[in-house]
Amino acid sequence: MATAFERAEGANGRAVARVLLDSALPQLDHLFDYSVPAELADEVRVGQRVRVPFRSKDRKSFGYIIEFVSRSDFGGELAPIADIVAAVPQLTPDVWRLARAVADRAGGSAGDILRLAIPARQVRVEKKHLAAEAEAEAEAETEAAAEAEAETEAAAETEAAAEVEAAAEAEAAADPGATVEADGAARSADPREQTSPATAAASASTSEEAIAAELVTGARLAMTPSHGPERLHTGEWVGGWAAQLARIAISVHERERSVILVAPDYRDLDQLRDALAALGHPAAVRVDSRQSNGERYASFLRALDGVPRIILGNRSAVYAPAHDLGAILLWDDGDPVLAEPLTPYVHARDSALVRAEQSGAGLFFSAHARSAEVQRLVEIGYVRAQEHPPRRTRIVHADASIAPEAFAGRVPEFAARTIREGLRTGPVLVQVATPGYAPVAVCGECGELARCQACAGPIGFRVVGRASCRWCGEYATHWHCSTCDSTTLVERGMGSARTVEQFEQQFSGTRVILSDGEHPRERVDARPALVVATRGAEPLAAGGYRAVVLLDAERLLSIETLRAGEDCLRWWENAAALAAPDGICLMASGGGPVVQSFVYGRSDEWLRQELRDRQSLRYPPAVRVASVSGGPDEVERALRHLDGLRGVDFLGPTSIPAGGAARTPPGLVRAIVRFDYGQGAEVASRLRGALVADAAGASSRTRSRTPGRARPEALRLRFDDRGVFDA
DNA sequence: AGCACGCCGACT
DNA sequence: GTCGGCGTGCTC
Repeated sequence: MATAFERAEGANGRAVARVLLDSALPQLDHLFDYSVPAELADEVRVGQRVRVPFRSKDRKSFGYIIEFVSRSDFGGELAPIADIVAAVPQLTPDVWRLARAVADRAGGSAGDILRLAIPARQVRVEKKHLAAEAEAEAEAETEAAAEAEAETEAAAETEAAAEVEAAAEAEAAADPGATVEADGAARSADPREQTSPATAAASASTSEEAIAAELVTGARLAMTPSHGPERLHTGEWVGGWAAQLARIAISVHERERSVILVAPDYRDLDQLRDALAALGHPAAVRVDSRQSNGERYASFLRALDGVPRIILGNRSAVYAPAHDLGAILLWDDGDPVLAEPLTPYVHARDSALVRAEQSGAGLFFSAHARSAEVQRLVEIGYVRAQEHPPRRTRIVHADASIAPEAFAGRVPEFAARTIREGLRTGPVLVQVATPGYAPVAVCGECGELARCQACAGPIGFRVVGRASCRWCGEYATHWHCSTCDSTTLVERGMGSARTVEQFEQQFSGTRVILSDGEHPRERVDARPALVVATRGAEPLAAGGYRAVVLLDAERLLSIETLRAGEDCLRWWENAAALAAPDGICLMASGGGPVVQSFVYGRSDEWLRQELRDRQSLRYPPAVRVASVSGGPDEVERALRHLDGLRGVDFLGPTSIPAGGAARTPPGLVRAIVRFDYGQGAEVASRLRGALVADAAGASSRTRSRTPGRARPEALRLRFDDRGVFDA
């Protein structure tokens, strides 16, 4: 097997290297030409990290070699590459092409994407990896030689093997940490090891093999996995979705193709890891934010080997240097954690779409609740949705307002009966809206959510008995309801900690387990217990929950975001999926179209209607959006760049309130640009042009006013931010 | 970001 | 004539 260095393209006599510099400056986001000095001519490779002179002769900047050309279009004299930082070419042509396209689409710099794609180099880790690679190669050669000369002296073989072993031992003695690392890398570097007998035996069901077969031809599919957990042959329990994705991933991998498997958080990743391991795939490469930098770089180097791999990770795994990518599998793409919080804020779903398109790899969206974005892709025929609905937990609805019953404690009596019934044989899950004790205020007369008079934020009871705004802190001393004019505030719903206390009274003698964002619990056993969890933090129960009770529906739905309905469906479906096959899911309150669609399993119809509504209102994802913010002059200049474009309109500019969590300085404005998908490239490139012009013209203006500090009125772009319409 | 270049007003 | 202010634009 050739090393990454050997596979990467060299200069081959071409005198000019084109380099992408590390820089946050938008005006530097293009390739710069450098000459290749004679002493480096044999060493340089496409994708290598290099140091080059920049700005002045003795100032150096870092960058990546993107390509070699025979001559430059640059008018001036080329400076020579100063050093090669690492011989290993870290940037593969695939990943470069992806970073460029993704950045262009989002009005950002390719360098910003590369920061997500390539972990910081660690020399120690790299040395270990290269040593292991060399050792594996030597071993392979030894074996090959031994096979070829099987007829001749048998003793020679033994001797050669002993030599290799002795060398390995000497090395391990020199660096104790190397043994584990080298062993792991060497094993997984050998493709024959990847298809272990266990893999074949426990391999995919025929439908999953059929999915894999389609994916490697570039199919794009959206599927809803069956509800319920699945027992692995190791005895461990994982969500059925995780077992299914693992089988598909393995089946793609058996076709000698790489797979990228992306999940929102580490709890999901752990389930996928367990499922892969149980199916004979412990060697999957994992990249996630919980790893140390060394671990991330080690994983990165393994992905870089010229061998098909299963790469498992969170959102940045979509940028992994996969060899011969066969499919990208995305779990629960509606989870907001898949949206990258760093500029240019690209959602993993979008990067995956671009990557699949560029590479011809398959794309697989799996989720218990489909996102509006995937729904759109299905409706335009870009993604094919599964036809047959899978097995779903039995769901019943007990709306307290339809059949009012006395609240004995935290839950209506009907729900309490369901809980007691379930507790006789196993664990019961209760999903609540918020952690801690924080209840929210509603009007005592009409039940409408109370809003702050100052900023329209929700009113809570952070200080016991004193209602104040959750956003601005203003006390609600002179509050009156905007709907019915009443002045009485009452608490509605309550957090998980408070619920636990109440349950301990209401169901005395029962084990009560709390799992919330701060103290998440991954798993609970099959013994009876009342598990109280905030949405998204529900533990997996061995064998599944006897009952899943969903509280606080009206409170979750009263979250005023564009995607409240979608989010609720996702939270509820994911919780319902944790029930045992013969368990039950109880929607304990609430009403209206979202609750109805969930209870009757018609969320696809609701989603279709939702998307139609957004189409007529020009809301995402029916159209794309970009927010343009900065000083009033800067924003106005930027919007002028969009003059004359069809299918583009904008809201605002409106002033951004100063202060807040982001400590926004006063005087800034924001406009929201809406545009059809077909105009995306043009809008992005024009707004990017405005950004470059602003940054270029700015340096002088800045210096004269506030030297050194970042210019607050600088133009800022953010594409496809679903939060822009939320309060 | 920093640094060079250049165009216009004040100087030996 | 020439020095140097700072606004403008480039950085291979």
